[in-house]
Amino acid sequence: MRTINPRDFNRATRSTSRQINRLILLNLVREFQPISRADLARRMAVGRGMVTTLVNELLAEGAVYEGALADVPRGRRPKMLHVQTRGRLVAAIDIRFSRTYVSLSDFGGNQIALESFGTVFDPDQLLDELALRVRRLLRTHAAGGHCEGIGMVVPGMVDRRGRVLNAPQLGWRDVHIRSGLAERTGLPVHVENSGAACALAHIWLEPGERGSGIRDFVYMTVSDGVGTGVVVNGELVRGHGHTAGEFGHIPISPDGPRCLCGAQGCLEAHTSNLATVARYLGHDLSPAVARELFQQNSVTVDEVIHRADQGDERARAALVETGRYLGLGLSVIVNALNPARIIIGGEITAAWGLVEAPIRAEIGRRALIRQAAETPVVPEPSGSLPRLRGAIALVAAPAFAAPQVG
Amino acid sequence: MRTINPRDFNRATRSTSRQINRLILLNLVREFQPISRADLARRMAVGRGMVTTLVNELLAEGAVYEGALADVPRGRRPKMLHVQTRGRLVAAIDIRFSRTYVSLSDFGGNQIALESFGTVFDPDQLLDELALRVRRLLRTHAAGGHCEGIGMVVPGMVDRRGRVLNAPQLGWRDVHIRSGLAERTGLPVHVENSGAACALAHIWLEPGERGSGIRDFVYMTVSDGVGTGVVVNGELVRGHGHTAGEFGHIPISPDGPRCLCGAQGCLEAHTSNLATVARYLGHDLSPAVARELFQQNSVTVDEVIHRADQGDERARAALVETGRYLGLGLSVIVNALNPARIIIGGEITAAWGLVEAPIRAEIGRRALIRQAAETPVVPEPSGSLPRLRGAIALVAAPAFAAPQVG
DNA sequence: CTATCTTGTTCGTCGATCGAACTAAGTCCC
DNA sequence: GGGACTTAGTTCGATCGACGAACAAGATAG
Repeated sequence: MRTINPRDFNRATRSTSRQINRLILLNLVREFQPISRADLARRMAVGRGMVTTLVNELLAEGAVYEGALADVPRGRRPKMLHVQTRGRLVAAIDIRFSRTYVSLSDFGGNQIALESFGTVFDPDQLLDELALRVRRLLRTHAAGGHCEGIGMVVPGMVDRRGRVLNAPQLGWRDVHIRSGLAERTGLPVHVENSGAACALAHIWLEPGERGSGIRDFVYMTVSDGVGTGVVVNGELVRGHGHTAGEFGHIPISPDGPRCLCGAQGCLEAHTSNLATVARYLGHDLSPAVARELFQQNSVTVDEVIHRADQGDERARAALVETGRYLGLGLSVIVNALNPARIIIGGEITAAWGLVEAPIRAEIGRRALIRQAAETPVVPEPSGSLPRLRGAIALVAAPAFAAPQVG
Repeated sequence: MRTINPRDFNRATRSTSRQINRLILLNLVREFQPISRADLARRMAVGRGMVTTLVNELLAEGAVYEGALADVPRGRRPKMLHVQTRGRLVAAIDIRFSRTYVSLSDFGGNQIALESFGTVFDPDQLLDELALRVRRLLRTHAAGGHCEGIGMVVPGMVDRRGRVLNAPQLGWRDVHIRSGLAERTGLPVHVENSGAACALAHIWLEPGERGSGIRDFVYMTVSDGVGTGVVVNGELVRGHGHTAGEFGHIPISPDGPRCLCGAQGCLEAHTSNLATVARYLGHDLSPAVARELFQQNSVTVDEVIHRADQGDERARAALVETGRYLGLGLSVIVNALNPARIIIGGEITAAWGLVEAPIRAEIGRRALIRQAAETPVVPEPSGSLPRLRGAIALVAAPAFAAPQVG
C-alpha cells in the first residue's frame, strides 16, 4: 500500500494507460518469448486488436521483433515475437580491490566480450583507462549496435549522483566517478554499490526470480569486504542518503577484531576473506594485519578452501567458524527483514559444504519464529559474474520498469 | 523502480486513468483542505472541467463535501471542499500487557470516545469483552455514522491473515484473533504489530510527514518490549512471512542478559522498561526477574524517571545507560537502512533530556558516513496515543492508497 | 472443395482527457 | 452606477485510447 505524495505525484494523462499496457506487454514478451499476439491477448485478458496496435508501436521503436512462424495443431500459424536485445549494448564495469573487469553485453545479459586489468587506485588514471577500454570494445564489437550506457559497480558507498562517498578498499572518498566517466565517453553512466548491484541483477535479469513473485530477499557478497543488497517489496533499499545496505558492519561482538571501518567486532571483521585467512593463520585481524595480507597476497581464501578440501583441519575449522559468524549476522537480517530467501555470493561459496551447516544452525538458534528459522540460504553459482550482471541491470532495467503513477 | 510481475499484474483498463486521478484529487483535498476546485486544477495541472466531473463523483459517493465560500481579493468566490470524515467511524483497539484500550474515532483520526480495562489473557474472554465494548461504543456514539472497520494492535508478531503468531507478553501463540473478533462483531478487522502500526500512523495520519517526502524512516517503541516499524520506499516493511521489523532482538552483547525471546543480549533485554528498572534496582535482568517485576509492579519506569528528575543519581545513571544501548541498536539501523529519521515512542521519551545525548553519541561513533551519523532521532510527543492512531490507520489508509498498476 | 478453427487486422462505439468557449459572481475604477 | 476586468465553475466539442464485433488470412480435417 503506497501513499500518494500530494506535493509530488504523477497524474494520469491520456497516454498513461497506453504506457502501462505497452510496458506490461513488453515484459510479457520478455518472460515468455517466443510468444504470439494471440497468446499475449489471452494473458492480458484483452482483445487481439489492442495487442496488434501495441505490438506495432513496439516494432516501430525496435523494442521487439518478429521471428519465425510457429507450428500449431489447427488454424493459422502465429508469427512469434521476441524482445530486441542484440542491437542494444551495455558496457559493464566491476571495480574490485585486485582487478577491474570490463565487459560488453547486450540487453539480455549475453556477454559479447570480457577483459580485465590490475586496478589502478588513482581515480583519474583509472577513469582514463576505463574510457579507453570501453571505446575500444565498442569499436571492435559493436558493429551496427548502439551502446545504451555504462553500468559501473564499486566496493563502497555511492550517493544518488554517482559519487563514491567511501570505498575503504580503494582508499576513495568523495570521488565523482560518474561525471568523470560520462565526460570521457559521452555515454550515460550508472554507478552502484556492488552488493546492491548483485541484488538488482536478481530482480531484473534472472528469469526464475522474476516470475517467482519473491518480493523480499537479501544478497550478501562475502569477498574482500562483506556487502549486502536488500530488496523489500520488490524494490532495492537505497535509503535516504543512498547508503543503505551496510549489514556488513553490524556489531557481532563489542570487543571483537578491529574493522577497516574503524569500529570493533563488525560482521565484516569476522567473515571477510581476509578475516578467514587471518583466522587460518592464527592471527587476530587488525587493520595492520589486513593491509599486510592484502599486500603480500601469500595465502588467499581460495587457498584456504583448497587446503580444507585436502583435509587440512585448521583450514576446515577456520571456514566453519566463518560460517558460524555469517549465520549470526544473517540471523539479524532474518529477524529484522524476514526475507523470503538469502543469496550468498563470493569466494566462500566454493566451501559451501563446510559453511552451510553452521549458517543454518545459527539462524535456527536465533530466529524468533520457526518459519523464519527455515529461511532458505542459497549460494550464487560460481562463475556467474553477479557483479557484472548487476552493472548490466543498472542500464537495462529502466527499459522494463513499471511506470510510476499516483 | 519496480518490476512488472508477468504472472500477476494489473492491466490498465478504460477506467484506470480516472481511478488514479480521482485518488490523487482526494489526497489533494485531504492535504490542503479547505481547497477550491480551481486550486485543485492548478495543483494537478489539469483543466477545471475535469476537476468538476471528478469532484461531482466524489460528492455523490460522500467522500468529500462542500463547505463555505472563501474570501478572495478579486473574482468569484470559490466554494471550498473538504474530505468527509465525520460519518466514517473506526474502532481502534490497543492490547498491551497491563491494560487494553478501546477508542472510537473518525477517518480523520479525531477521537470520539476512549475507554480501557485490565487486559484479560484468555483470548476468548478478551474477544468477548472487546466485542461487547465495541458494540456499546457504536450504540452510544455512532448516531448517523457508519463504522468502516476495527483496527487492532498487538505486542507481538502477526501473520498476513490476522493470526497472532507469538506475543510473549500475553503468552499467546497461534491465536486467530482477527477471525474471532470479525465473527463476534460482523465488522472487517485488521490486526497489526504495535511497532508497525505506529509507523503506519506516521505514514497515513500525520499531515507533516505526509507532505515531507520522507520515504524511509524507522519507528521504535521502547515500552514493555522494544518494537520497530520500518518504512522503506514509502511502504511498510512486513517481510515474506509478515514478521519483519524485529530489530528489538538484534544481539548487542553475546553474553548479555537473557531475553524473553530465549536468546541472550538482545537490544530489548538491555533497553526495555523492565531492563531499565532492573538496572536501577541493581538486578541483572533475567526472565525470572522480569516476571517478578511484571507481577509486583512496585517500581515502574515512570517512577525511575521521576526519581531521576528529583536528582537520584542511580536513576539517572540507569537511564543514561539505557540511552547508550538504544544508540548502539539504532546505529545498526542507521547503517543497515539509512533512514531519513528515527522516531522513538514509549515511556522513555519522558526522560528525553537524559537519553538523547548518549543515543546521539553512540550513533555518531558507529555510523559509517558522516551524513548518516546526523540522522535525526526525535521523540514522539507523549499523550499522542500512537498505537491507537496506528490502529485507525489500518482501517482508514486503504481509502487513500494509490492504486496498484503495472 | 468445404467446414472448421485459430491468428491477426479493421472499424465503429464508448469512456476519458483536454482545451476552448461560456456563465456566474465578485472587485476596481471612472 | 456601470463598464472593464478577474477569478470560479460548467458545458461542449475534439481527440485519444480501450473494447468488442466483424472480417480477412492461413492452416487442418474430412
